[in-house]
Amino acid sequence: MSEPRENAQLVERRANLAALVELGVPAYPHRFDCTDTPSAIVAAHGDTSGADLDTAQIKTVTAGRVLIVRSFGKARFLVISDGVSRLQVYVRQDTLSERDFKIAALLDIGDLIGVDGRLFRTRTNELTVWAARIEFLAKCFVPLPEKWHGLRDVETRYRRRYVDLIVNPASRRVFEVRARVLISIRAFLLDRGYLEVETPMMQPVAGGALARPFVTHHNAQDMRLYLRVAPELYLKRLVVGGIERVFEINRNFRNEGISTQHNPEFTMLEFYQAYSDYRDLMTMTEQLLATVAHEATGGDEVRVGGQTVSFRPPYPRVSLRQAVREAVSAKLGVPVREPDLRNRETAAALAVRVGLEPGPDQGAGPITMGIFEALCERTLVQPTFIHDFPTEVSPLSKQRADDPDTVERFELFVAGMELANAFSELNDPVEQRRRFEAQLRDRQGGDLEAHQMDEDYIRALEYGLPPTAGEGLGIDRLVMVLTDSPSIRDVILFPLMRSREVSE
RNA sequence: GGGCCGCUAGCUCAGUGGUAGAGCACGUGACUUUUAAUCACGGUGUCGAUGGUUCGAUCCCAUCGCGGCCCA
Repeated sequence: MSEPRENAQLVERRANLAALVELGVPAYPHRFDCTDTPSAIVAAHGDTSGADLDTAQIKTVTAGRVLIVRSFGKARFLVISDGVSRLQVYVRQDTLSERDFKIAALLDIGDLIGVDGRLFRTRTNELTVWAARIEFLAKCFVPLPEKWHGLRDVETRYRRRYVDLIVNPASRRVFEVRARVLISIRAFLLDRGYLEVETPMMQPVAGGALARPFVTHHNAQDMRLYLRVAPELYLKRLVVGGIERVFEINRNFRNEGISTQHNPEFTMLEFYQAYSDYRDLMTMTEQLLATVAHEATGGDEVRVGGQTVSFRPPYPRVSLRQAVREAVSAKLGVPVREPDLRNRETAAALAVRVGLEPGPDQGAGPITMGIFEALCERTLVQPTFIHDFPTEVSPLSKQRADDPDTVERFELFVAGMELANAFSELNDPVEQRRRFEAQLRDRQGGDLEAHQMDEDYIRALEYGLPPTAGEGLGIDRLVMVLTDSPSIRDVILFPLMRSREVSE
């Protein structure tokens, strides 16, 4: 036990357990045979009338955590929960053994109990188990948060998620939606002939995304390893290997700042489809999100931050430079031409005019991206595809046949957040080497997020990668949208928190 | 990294330069169909930490810690 701070309630609860042991009740019994969970009982008999219950004489053996006690001296009502549903238990001195009534009298809120009894409805029509037997199952020594306000303090909710889950049903629901999202995505992809795989989380070269990696070390091999920032390069190796539809749902790690949209470890879906391009993936993404939203929440629309977001296809498709031109024009009141965004000097001048400070080494592509992030992102509430990105910021994407400065890439924005990133994969090993070398120059210039050289990946491309489209979709952010959660920490069970000294 | 805000009882929160309050929870008593049960009585605390100012600091100041929001 973690030595909770001494207080009157802790002392009281210890004494209550001691009193149970005094009665011969095991403090930590090993098992309890249930016939039904509270959820199953509520699901089966939530609508059964009291008269029908009395006629049927339904017996049940169930268990759960005591959340509420209302005592009347010689009788008491307990509310127990299995984490999902709450069920009332009625305890009467004259219908219980002396031992069991004493157990009931010694219970504290938070204790775990087993109940054997029959179902009935009280005068106030509450579905209730009339207890014929009570078993003590485990002690809760720490007082639970208030029954009315619950646990509000976000820090405690994240640090002690178990308490959050006990007292805040809304928190449980978020993680149920999250689980349904994953089930739905898997079903969607499996139905389309995809194979689910797992690729290395520890990589000698951290590639597949422009991001700073965590560094670790393998002792026996005396080898520097990185926690992956993306599975991308491994998944494309698998497409080379003939797995023409492949996906992975797993964690990525990025050694960057924490915010309401960023946790150092986060869950991504990545999928690759041979013989397809990024336009195919836009259509597929629309279908995927409409399906997932429906299966996870029951509808096509969700409320997010007071606004309604509709996942019904089709979603608008706007080119990146078009979006930036419109935003800059609107802000400055002057027309902006596409060539202005392709030229480093004119792009930098526009960036300065909208209040940004482009770095001396930044090219037109990164500057355009900077303007997009500053002016456009948060305005994209309804699902919107932003497509055709500058080649400079997309080292793994295939150029447009008619425009080598632009790659076939899109990002999907919903509720002001980037939810997905996809492109036609660059499969020319000579061009890929050139892109990596350009990234290396950025790296030498101090850009710690620039891509590293990956010789084996280039070799894989030399064996021949079919024309392929690939996409990454942020699961945490999708769940944020579907559950109207303002912070990524609300949808991650145990988000990263700074460690805290000693007891709290 | 910068700005602003928060940290007071187990929980949710008030509050004051003179060692602290409410509701819930908890304790004692009453109560055999209540449901934020009710009624009576009781008041639990390193006021995030450390320094400083002061006769006196939970309050004012500084530094630190943890968290939140916004910005980069």
